[in-house]
Parts: sequence; C-alpha cells; structure tokens
Amino acid sequence: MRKVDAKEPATSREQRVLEFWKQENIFHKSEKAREGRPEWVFYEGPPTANGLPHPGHVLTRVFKDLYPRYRTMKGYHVMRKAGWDTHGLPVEIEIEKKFGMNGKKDIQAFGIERFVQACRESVFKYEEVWRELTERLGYWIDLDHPYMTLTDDYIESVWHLLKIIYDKGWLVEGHRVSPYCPHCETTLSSHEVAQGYKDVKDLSVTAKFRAADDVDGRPTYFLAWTTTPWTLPSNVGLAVNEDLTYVLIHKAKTDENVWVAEGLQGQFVEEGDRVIAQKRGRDLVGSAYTPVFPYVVQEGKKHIVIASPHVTDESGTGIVHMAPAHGEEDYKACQAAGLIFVNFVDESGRFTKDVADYEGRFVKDEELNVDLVKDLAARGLVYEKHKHEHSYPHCWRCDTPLIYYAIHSWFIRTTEFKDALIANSQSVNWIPPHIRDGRMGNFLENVIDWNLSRSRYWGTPLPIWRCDACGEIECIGSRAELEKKAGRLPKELHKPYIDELTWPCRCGRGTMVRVPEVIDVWFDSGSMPFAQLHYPFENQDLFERLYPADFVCEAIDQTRGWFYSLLAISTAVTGRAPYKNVLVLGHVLDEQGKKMSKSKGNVIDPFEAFDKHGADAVRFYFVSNTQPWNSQLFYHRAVAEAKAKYIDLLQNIHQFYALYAGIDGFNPYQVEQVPVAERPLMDRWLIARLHQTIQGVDEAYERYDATQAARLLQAFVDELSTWYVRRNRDRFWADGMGRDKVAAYLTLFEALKTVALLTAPITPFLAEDIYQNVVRLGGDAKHVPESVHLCDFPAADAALVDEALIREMALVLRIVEMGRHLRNESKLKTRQPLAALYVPKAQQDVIAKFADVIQDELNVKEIRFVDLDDIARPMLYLNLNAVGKAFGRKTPMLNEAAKNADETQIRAFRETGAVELAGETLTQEHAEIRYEAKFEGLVTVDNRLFVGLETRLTPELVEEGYVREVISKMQMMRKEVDYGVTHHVRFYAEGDPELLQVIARNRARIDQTVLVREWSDAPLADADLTKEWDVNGKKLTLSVAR
RNA sequence: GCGCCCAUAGCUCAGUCGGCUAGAGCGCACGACUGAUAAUCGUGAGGUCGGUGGUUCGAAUCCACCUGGGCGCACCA
Repeated sequence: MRKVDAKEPATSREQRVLEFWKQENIFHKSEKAREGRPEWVFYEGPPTANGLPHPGHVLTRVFKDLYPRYRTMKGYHVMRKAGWDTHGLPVEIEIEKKFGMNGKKDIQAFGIERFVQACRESVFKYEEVWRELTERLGYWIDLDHPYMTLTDDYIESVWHLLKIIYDKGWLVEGHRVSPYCPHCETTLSSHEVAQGYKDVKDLSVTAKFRAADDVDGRPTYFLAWTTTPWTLPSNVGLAVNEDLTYVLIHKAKTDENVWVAEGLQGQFVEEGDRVIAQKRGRDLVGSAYTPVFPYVVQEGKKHIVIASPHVTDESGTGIVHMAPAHGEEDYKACQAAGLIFVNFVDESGRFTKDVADYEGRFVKDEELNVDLVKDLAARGLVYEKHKHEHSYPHCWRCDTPLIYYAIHSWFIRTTEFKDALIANSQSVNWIPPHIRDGRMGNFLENVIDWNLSRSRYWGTPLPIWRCDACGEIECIGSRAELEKKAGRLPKELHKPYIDELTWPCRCGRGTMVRVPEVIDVWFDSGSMPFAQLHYPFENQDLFERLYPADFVCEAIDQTRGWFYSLLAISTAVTGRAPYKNVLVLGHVLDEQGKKMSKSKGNVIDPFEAFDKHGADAVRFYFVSNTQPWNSQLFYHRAVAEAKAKYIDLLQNIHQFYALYAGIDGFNPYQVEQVPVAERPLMDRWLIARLHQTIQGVDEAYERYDATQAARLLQAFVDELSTWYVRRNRDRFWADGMGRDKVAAYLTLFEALKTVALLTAPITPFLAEDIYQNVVRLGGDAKHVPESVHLCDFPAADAALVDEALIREMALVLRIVEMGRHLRNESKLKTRQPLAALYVPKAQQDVIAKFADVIQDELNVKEIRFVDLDDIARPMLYLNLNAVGKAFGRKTPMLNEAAKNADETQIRAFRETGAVELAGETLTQEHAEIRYEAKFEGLVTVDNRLFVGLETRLTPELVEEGYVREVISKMQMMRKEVDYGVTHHVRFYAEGDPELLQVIARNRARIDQTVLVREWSDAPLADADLTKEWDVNGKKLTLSVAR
C-alpha cells in the first residue's frame, strides 16, 4: 500500500488512473467480462464533431456513463458504441464560410464534388477535442469503433428504413408551405425550426383594402394587420371568420369607414367615431376590394373576401390578408376558395421581376419593408404602423430569418401513425414523468408531417429515382438493388456520385434519374438503432438483442430532436418504441441562471473545470447538486464546494487508513477475521449504516435516481469521517495488533472498500484510486478483481442493518451535541475535564452502552442518570418585548409574578400553554419555560431529552486540565517540526514553577502520550524548536529535539 | 398567445401521504479540537416557504388566480 497525499491535485490522481485503465485495457475488460450475460442496452446520441463541446455535453455524458457502469457492476453486458453525426447544414455552412461562399450558386460554381469532399474532411475537425473530453471525464464509450452517419453502410441502412416507410405509403411528395431558409435555400423540419426562435422587432402595419362599394357615399376599407409587409404584394384575398360579427366604423377624423371584428372594435373606435353597420362574417364573403399593390395581374378569382376558420378576433383586426405562397393556412384557405396562386419571391428570398419596383430586394430586409409601408402610406393605405416585438423563427445554423414558402418537398406522413406514436411514447418511462404527457405528449398531439427533404448537398441522398418521361418513381432500399438497376455502384453513396446513376424506365421512353434532394440529418441520427449495426445487411442477431434500448439520455431540447426522430422512425418501421427509459436532462446555466452561450461569453470551458477540480468533482457536482432534469447552475465555486464535501473528505479517510495500515503493515486478507457481531458497538453501528447505505444506493441507481444515491453516499462518508474515524482514531495507534485494533481496521477497510464500489459509477477515478490502494494493496492482492470497475456491485446484508442501533446512535449524537452546546455556554474548553454529565434516567439503557463515547467526547468523568426534576427547576421566563407590547405598564409587575410563579402555575403553562399572572392571561407568545440547574452547572432541554453539565472544578480537575493543555502544546510542536508520528523525542521545559510541578507529577502520562524519550534538565543545545506558551494563564517555554 | 417546469435562509439545495418548533451545506460571527491538521468539529445569527384567496382541526405541501424566472410550441395574420 502506498501512503496517500490527500493534497495531491485531482488531475494528477486522475491521470494516474487513466494511465492504469489504458495500460490494462480496463474498459475493454469490463465489457468482455460480462459477455453472455443479459444485455442492458444503451444508445449513444451522436454529437457532431465539427463543433466544440459545451458544459451541457459534460452533464449528459456524466449520466450516460454512470448508469452503464452501474449496470455492468450489476452483472449486465452493456455495449457502449460511440457515434458521430456527420451530415447536414451545419457542416455545409462551415465550408461555405471557409471558402467565402454565399448560397447555392457559389457552391455550384465551386463544384459539388469538391464541396462534398470538403464537408467530409471537416466533419472530424474537433474529434481530438471530443476524444480528450471523453477521456478526461472518464466517459467510457468505444470511440475506436463508432458508428458514423456518413459511411456507405450507415446510409444503406437508412435507405432500407426509408424504403420500408415508402412501401407503407408514408413517404410522399407534396407542395406545401414550409419554413424555408433563403440563405441555405432549403426547407426546414419542425424540429429544426423549433431551435431558432428569437425575439425580434419587426415593422407591422394595418393596411387599408378599399372595398368595391362605398357606404353612405364614403370610401370604405377592410383593415388587415400584418407583421410581414413584404407579403402584401402577393395578396390575393382577405379572410374572415364566417361566425364572427364584424362592424363598420365611421372614422370621424378621416371621414371614411373601416371594417373590423366586433370583438376588437375597442381598439379602433376613437372619439367621435361610431359604428354604422354590423354584419356576420359569412355575409362579407364574396365582397370585392382593390389590392394595395398592383402586381397580381394573373387572371382568375382574386381580391375578394373569403372565409377561413382559423381567423379569430383575438388580435389584429379579425380580417386576415392572404398570401398563399407564404402561409400554410393562407395556402389552404385560398385553395378552398378557388383563388389564384402567386409567388413573387425567388429561392434566395428576393422579389422576382413580377414586383417590378422592388425586384431583387431581399424580403426580410428591414429597409424593404419600410419602403413598402412608405409606398402604402403615400397612397393613404396605412391605417396604423408600429414596431412589433414577437418571436420569429431563424435558421438554427446560419441565423437568417426564415420565410414561409410554398415549395415542393418530400414528407413522412407521421400524421398517419400519430396514434401509434402516442401509444409508444406512453409506454416509455420518461424521467421526469411529466415529459410524457407534457413536452412530448403535447408535441405528439400536434404532430405534423415530417418534412424530410433538403435541397442541399452534404447528406444522405434521398433514394428515389423518377422517370423523366412518365414520372414513375422508384425507391431503392439497398446497394444490391441499386447495382441491379444501374449496373454499377457509385464511388460513394453521396452526391454528386450517386446522381450519375441512371437507368431506362420501364415505360421505354424515359430515364430514371434520382431526385436532387438529400434528407434531414435528424433522420440519420434517428436511424441509429438499425444503422449503427448496418442492419439488416449484417448483425441481425445482434440487432435483436440490442433493440429496443433500455436507456437513452439527452438534454430536454432533444424531445423534438433525437427522442422524436428515434420514436418516429422506430414506430414507422417496427411499430415499437425504440427505448424503455429516457432520462431527460435540464440545461446547464451560468452562475446567474443564464443560458451558457458563446455569444454571451459565459461558457465555462469543461477542460478548465477538469484542471481546477478534477473530473470526479465535476461529475459528483452534476449528480448530487440537484435532480438532473432541473436546470443546473455551473460555476467553479460550486464545483469546488462539491469537491470539498465529498471527494476531499473521502480522500482524507483514505489517507488516514493508508497511514496507519502502512505503519502496522495491516493486511485485511491475512489477519484473523473478527465477526461483526463480536466487534465493538461503534463498529457494529458503522457496519449497520454501511449496509443501510448499500440498500439505499442500490435502489436509487436502480430507479435512475443517482442524485439520491450521491446524497446517501455523501451522508455516509460524512458520518464515517466526522464520527467514526474521529471517535476511533486512538484505536488505530494503539500498541500492537490486538483484537480491538483488528476490528477497527477491518471495519474501516470494509467501509472504504464498499464506498469505493458504491461510488464507482459516479466518481470512477477516486473509486479506482482507493480500490487499488486499499483493496488491491497496491497490486499485491492478486485474488481480487483487477479494477473496481470489474467488481460486482455490493450486496446489502439486511441482517446487519441494525435499525435500533442506528436510532440509538442518533440519540447519542444528539446528547453529545447538547453537551457541546453547554460546553460552549460554560466557556469551559473541552480540554478541561469536568466532573459529570446528567442525562435522562428514562434513556439509561441506551445511553449506558455508549457512556464511554459520550464521556470521552465531552471530557467528563462520569455520566449520571437522573430525572429532570432532580437537577433542574422550571422557571417562567417572559419575553419582555412581547409582554410589553401586550400589557404595557403592567410589564414589570408581570415579570415579578413570573419570577415567583409556583409549581402549579408553571405546570399549567407547560400543559395548556397559558397561565394566569396578576390577573392577565399570558400565552406562549409571551413566555416560555426555562430550566435552571439545581447544581453548579448548566441544563439544556429539548422536547425529547435533557442534558446537564456540572461545571464545578476541583483541584484535581484543574490539574488534569493543565496536563491536557501541556500535552496539546507539545503535540503541536512535534507537528510543527514534522517528526514522524512514531519517533520518541526529548523535551525541555521552563516557566511557571507550579506548571513545572504539574508536569513532573504527570510525567508518566505525558511521556506515553507524546512519546517523550527524555526530559532534559538543561536547555537543549540541539533544539529544533523552542516556543513560549500561555497555558491557561501560566507561562511555559518548551524546547524539543530528537 | 398556448403549454411544461421552477420559486423555501445571503448563495446552492432537501423537505415522503397535508401533521411535532421548516432543515442541510456553503458563506458570516464566535468558539473548540490538534497523532487526518492548509484537515476537522461545534454553537449562533439568519425564513412573510414568491403573492393573494380558498379547502382543512391543521397547508411549504392540495386547489384557483396573480407575479417573476427557465424552457418549449407556433396560422403571432
């Protein structure tokens, strides 16, 4: 065993452990050792390695590591395959930036092959950083055999899944209005849109659409509000709700009439205005109006009022302007009413030449919108305008504001199997449970079709070929199928190579050409249960064993991300839920509770945290601080605190054990075992607490409550250190190796060993360090598993959980606490022995068993069992402040009466809470009962217990106090010059003659305690230290030498 | 706008089924210990349990509404 330096920096300890794991291949062995055992299935959600890790990744990885470690110790086989998410817009945008490109035209010019290869190369840009993070954190995951979404095998599996979905008729193309990024020139799915909402201020305008017919000879307008003035040139209709009532208001100031919904008229009727007509929405339908811009010239039904049920009178005017290309509801309502369709915005978000005056201008440009509104205002068509703050979707990667845009896309008809999605989600153990019916439940209730296609380059190609003549389409589900059709395989299953493959259509006239789109990256990652194994082309048996997952864990933003894509694909393909238990984590926030983000500059570098506090401390902090689904504040001071109250404490105990076990050459495997039943009470108590802790920790891990496990461990380690070790220190430095000493060693050994095992999932480094040193004796104990992580999880022995003993010890601790309170009040330091402690006779049976502990802890000569009335007098003690407020001038009189209250009055107060004094009724707010000692000393009482401390000093007690004081000073000097704890040394003393006599009289005891070899008669010439002390007011000068 | 979560000491958090005087750690003040010692232990001060109302013998806990924070959703016209 090696000596332990509790001050060793955590990083150096953790480096040592990492070295050992690597050297001995422990991670690999931990998986190997459980081969053939039942599987406990974990799925890794793939991060993208082209960005740097964030503290949030540390949080998820702590929990992704902890439960697999626990399950492995419980005897399960856990496969831990890493994964990388490699496709998609984020990668493309990086490359665009890198080469100074902007938009798809530039990419085309750059060359798609070159572009795609550049993407491929950049995907693992930060892999090294991720690898280091993973290692430093102690996250055991197989990074050498990861699944990668860009490989042909992976893509082939994804194709297989798409084909199944296609064959079920759920993969369809459609023309609909979707959120669209004009920079990336592609549509986004709902879960991508969800990532990018931001609060922005946009110019909003209430425009006036002049009705064809004047009323009362005055111009009459329909009012409609919009926050997107750029959609007004494409206006083809106005929508009302058939069932709402609309009013016509005569505006006195401008002498014109305006239509708005009745429910909103309050915002439009000003002084002098009046309502001159009222109509149901259905009666307005069909009314013609003049458009506010002249650009819609296409023939057909247009510029009339139509009905749409989605119109409400909750905001705006209750009349909605319709631009069918830019709103899902607009599109549907216009179609239903048979209005024409126009789209004046091109794929890069600019006006086409149809909008002659604004051709080429970007529609989300603020100036353009201002110009449009000015244009309207010049023509008197603005009723009102203002800056409106609202949250508006932005592209989650390039930050461009999205527009709603009617475009051709491929969809998975998730709405078709919505019920199955809901049923599968219901079967999952969501942690915390509210996710099931809350976040996830709501989302699934409102599920919309999955917009799968992206008109981009770097992604899994949509495996659909279409005949350029007859339009027939075919979905390809494997490489073999493709080869059969096309006669060959491409260099890789990516654009542009894949697009080169064509074949003649059955129709005999045309060629089958692949559609240009790639798919949403979320489909890639959601396919991983299948694709990570290249299923069904390989590993069919393995897949059966590894599906579905027992456990997945990500942060809450993945509800609509990975959790959903896994669920949707799995439900579509197998009809089953892909996972059984899902731990949904909260976000990591900074010290002020603000989200950590690069732009705010408040991101704590995970590596800095590891360097400062060690990975164990970070891990323990995240696990113990709060339940993981709550937001977690992350800052250095908090981690340092977690370290101090658990990691350091445990390492201190380890150091203590190693120090003495080293000195004594204690070997737990070679000594004669002392059965627990034959060990002292203290040992039995600790063992009882230990097994109680095993039970609690095991159950907590089992139900995915590692926070509870960590807190139970922390409580146990605290008691182990501050009560067991502190109370039993002298047993470890007793001479020889008697049975009591062996019992103490065995007890502490078992506690340390078990704690190392219990804490291994949470703090794997510290656990290993203790295990190697204490359990494996630095490698000498060959008969125990090589690593703590190869051990079986400890089993609690219920028979050892002596609950009565645990309760009794709690009582003892309470007595000690009360005793220390009295010591504090008496101002008599603990080193001064006192004659007696009084405790309740009623508890004699229990207390007597622990008398020596209590006596020693409080430094009293004797414990006396008494009744409270034997040692204390109850008194009525007034709260003069309260009494003064209530009774004013009678206060002094009442106080006098309280002092003289007799026993019956006090008993009445004790029993009823009220007492009659001098004709007034005093209650508990005015008075309390205090106890006055009947002996020379102090008494304290609580509702269960009382403790009395005798403070009378006899000459003998005083002398002993001096002795203890002198011993203490001598020990401090030994410490200061850093003599070994077993060295015998020489002392010389001079000073107060009385004190010197005390020393002389107590030489035997002092010498034995302080290991004094010789008292010198003359000053020590070779003294290592000389110090002058004040010993209870008497001068003493001491010198020490070896 | 709709939905989910949260709000307890200066800070971070416990508080079980509604039930003793609402707890812990850190910080602060004071003290103790001194063979784990740059470690450790104790005592004390510190609370309108976010607010208002309700249910109840009894509410931090259950209900309603409100306020503040975090997050999510989206036809915010």
